[in-house]
Amino acid sequence: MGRSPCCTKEGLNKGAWTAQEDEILRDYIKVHGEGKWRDVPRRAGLKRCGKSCRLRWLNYLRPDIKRGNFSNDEEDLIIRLHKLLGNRWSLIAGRLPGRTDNEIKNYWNTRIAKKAQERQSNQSKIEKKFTMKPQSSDKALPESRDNGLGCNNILGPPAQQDIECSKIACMDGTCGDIPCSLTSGADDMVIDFNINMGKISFPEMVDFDFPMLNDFDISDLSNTVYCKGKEGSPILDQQLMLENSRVSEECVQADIMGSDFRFLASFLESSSEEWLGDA
DNA sequence: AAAACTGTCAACCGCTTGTCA
DNA sequence: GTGACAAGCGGTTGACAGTTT
Repeated sequence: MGRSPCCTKEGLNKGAWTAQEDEILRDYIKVHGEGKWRDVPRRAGLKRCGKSCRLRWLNYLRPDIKRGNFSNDEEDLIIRLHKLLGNRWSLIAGRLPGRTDNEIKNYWNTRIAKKAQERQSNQSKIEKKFTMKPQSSDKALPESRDNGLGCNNILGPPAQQDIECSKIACMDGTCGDIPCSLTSGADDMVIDFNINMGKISFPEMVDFDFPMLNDFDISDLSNTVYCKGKEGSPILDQQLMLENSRVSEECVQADIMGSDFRFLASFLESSSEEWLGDA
């Protein structure tokens, strides 16, 4: 026997809500509060499905809904959160006060996804231009660059001196290879890799297998990035990554560099045109 | 002026998850 | 442990407005 439908659809209104229906629902929730959505239509006298009432309230009638265009900051945040979380719109919406998951999803599908697609095709062109293998020290790499992602632009982790990987900080110019590993508690997998913070060769980074790293479900708190030689010392957990994932122009926070691979890949991608321009 | 096309967004649908008896 | 139910979620649809032909 299948599940009973959330409501009988016979005799119910569908489609756009009228101003009168909005008023009835708003008044009802003002008095009775949110919840028990199945009972709402009957008790409020609405010819709507409970599910529809819930959606109308959450996406449109709630008093704290922010209206109007997305600001550049909001768009930037959406892009970065989407890199981190994927299509988990409700999680993303939770980081944008006043915005609903539906609104963000629509905004992504109609605006940002297109931009991302354009950038993706640009990236393909760039990758064709370089054929270097990752982390091959004996090969003649195209000239490494020391700007952009280099020392002067990378900020160290603030007030995290107790974390071994604070050496990633290279404000003072003492940069070097940062050996790290990504472990997945769920799958018992380990991926080792190096990030050379001193001289980042763009072709090296382009060929680095970021998609492989991104196969990890980073929403799983058991996935953590560790520094080699310091077993059990996470650079950042997922929650901290979210809290610290910010970028200002060309300044990248070094603590992110060790953990947010999608962000890093994206940053490299966005810097690629500059690199090519100099070539 | 009208038809065709395109973009946007509210709403719907089906599935999953959480809770409780 | 199991089933029923409510709530939540993300993908998709369709109406409508604006633009192009």
